[in-house]
Amino acid sequence: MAAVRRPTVRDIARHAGVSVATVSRVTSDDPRVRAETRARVQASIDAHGYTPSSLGLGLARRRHQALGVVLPGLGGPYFAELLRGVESVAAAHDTAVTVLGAHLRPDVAGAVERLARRTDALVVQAGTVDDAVLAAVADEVAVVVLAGSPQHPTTVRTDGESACRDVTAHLVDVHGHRRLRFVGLPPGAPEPAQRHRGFRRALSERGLVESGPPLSVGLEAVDGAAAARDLRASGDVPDALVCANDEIAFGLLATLPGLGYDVPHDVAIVGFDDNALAALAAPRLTTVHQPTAELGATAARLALAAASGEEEPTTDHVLPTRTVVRESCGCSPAPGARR
Amino acid sequence: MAAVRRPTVRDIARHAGVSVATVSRVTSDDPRVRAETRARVQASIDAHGYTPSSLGLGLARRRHQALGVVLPGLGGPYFAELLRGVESVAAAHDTAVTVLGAHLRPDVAGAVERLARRTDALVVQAGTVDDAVLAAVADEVAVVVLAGSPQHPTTVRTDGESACRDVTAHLVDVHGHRRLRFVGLPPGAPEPAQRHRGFRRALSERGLVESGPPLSVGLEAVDGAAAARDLRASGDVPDALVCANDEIAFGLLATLPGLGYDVPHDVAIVGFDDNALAALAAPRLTTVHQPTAELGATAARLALAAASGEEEPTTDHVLPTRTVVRESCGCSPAPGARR
DNA sequence: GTGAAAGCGCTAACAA
DNA sequence: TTGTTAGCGCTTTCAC
Repeated sequence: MAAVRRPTVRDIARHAGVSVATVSRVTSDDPRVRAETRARVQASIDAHGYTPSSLGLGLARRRHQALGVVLPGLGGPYFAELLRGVESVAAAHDTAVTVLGAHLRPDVAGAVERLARRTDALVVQAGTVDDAVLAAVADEVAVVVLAGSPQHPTTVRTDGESACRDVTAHLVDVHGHRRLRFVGLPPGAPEPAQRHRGFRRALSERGLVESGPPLSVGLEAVDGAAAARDLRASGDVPDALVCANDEIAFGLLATLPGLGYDVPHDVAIVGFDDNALAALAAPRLTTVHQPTAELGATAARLALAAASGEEEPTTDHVLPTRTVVRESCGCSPAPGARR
Repeated sequence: MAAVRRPTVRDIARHAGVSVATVSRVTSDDPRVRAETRARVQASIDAHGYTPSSLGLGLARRRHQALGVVLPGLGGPYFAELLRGVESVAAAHDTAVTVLGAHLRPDVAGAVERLARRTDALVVQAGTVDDAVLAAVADEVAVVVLAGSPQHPTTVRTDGESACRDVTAHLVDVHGHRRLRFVGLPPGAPEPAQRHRGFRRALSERGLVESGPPLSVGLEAVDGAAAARDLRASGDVPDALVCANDEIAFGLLATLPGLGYDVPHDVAIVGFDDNALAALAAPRLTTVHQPTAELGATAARLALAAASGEEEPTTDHVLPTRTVVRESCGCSPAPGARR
């Protein structure tokens, strides 16, 4: 802990025999300083190990040099990957990343408001915070909503509905499944809802309806495992299960065989996200690839741009997805696929 | 983005007909304000939607109200869980959490130094930052090292060596395995190294040696998958594999069957961490349970305490672990274990 | 090219 | 109980 007081501009100024203004010019790379003076100042800076206080600097410049990220939880491969994307662009902008796990907080609204007050921009996962709070906060900081809907000003997302429509279509058209169910639909989360819509659209386009309500409300592997048990208990296992994300699919994949159901023979399974484990599962998971880190990076980029006044018009950025066919849907291993 | 200037103490003071000091007293819950005055000030505060600037406040109080967390990457269940622990404590202290993914950064040392300058305390995963940097930074902020070794002042960890010694012993003593290998030993990471030591200790105590060098250097599921392929290629699959963490074990679990090796019949596998998927894998993973969130929470608690001057003596906090026997080691399902 | 001085928004002695 | 007044550490006009 700090025993010695950190040197300030004034210390350096005195030591170098210049004014604080000059020191400030040196630390902020202002060109109008004579090379000789600059060298002398720099020497003092080095000698004292001086670095500007972020608080003083922030106050004077009215800038926090920080980006806030609000996610439901901090767990799971999806959000980790998202955060990675955010971090990479933040690092490039010399900006700190401050995180907030919304689902861990008793008072999300308050926490977000406080976060807004110590950052220049916010990247918020849709469904974690009331839109009213978001709106209130939006005139203090730039806000970019991940997976947001049209009512949000700036959004970054993928088209989960079409993507999920496509994998579902694969299940019906290629494998001839007729009895399909959706797994994972937590209330208030827009992305699973979107995917569920795509699922139903694919079915109705083919004259089918979902053969039962969505199973399970969570988005984690344990929820998939629970869904598997419920299914067995109900005695009614459908032809195929379309999951809101890969983790749920892993839970199913890990549990169904022990319950006596072979995947994909007895029941086909598809996921969503294409996380690192998808290609490792047994059978390998057919899923929708999302550019997860890209989503985070794009959001961060937009947020930071908006924060530095590049007041761009309201925009909706849709990143591309792609169906990745492996074996959990019933397809045979592609020739050359490593196992 | 901010169109209107945010109100300041002075605005509120003027509007409420009091001095800035009184406003400050109200916002910081100072008791020496008459109830009546307080009410009037509070009314102005509410009317203007005033909230103290964190920058001004921080500068005056010389406190950031922020905690920095340095982890290798932000990915994976382990670090997510750790972060969850940190967040919960930080939230209780009304403190923001600023994260840094060390392995994503080209200039870790610089990044950590900058982070130190905008936080009151740092929780650092051992092996992510040079000890020299840590030492340099330690007289600016409180530093707590996760999984650190004795040369660090304050550390929070589990006894990975003993824990790994114990699971390894189980494999040898209960299942009679003699040819065992360790998987996952990235250079510079102290925890896997510790576990590897425990592994070797268990063996040597029983007159055995590891039947080959540690496999794979990564700590992720893909690394386990790669290790499985290497093993097959070498044609020499041992009796049992002891993994540095659960993720590696999942990679093995997912890949070995496809290669023609049954787990645990042909090869036993044990992991480390006991993450959420461990009880879901097929077969369920025998592993060492770590109180991961607790580790983060404890570290955060210590860091914050140190930051608020409770200059406690150098301490080494060791949290308990426990071997969780499931079926991947070859044991039969415990009666009553849900599958 | 350099310096003096006025803030940025807040807290904390000290006085009253 | 309340107000006055220095700062906290930095940037940034505006003179020189």
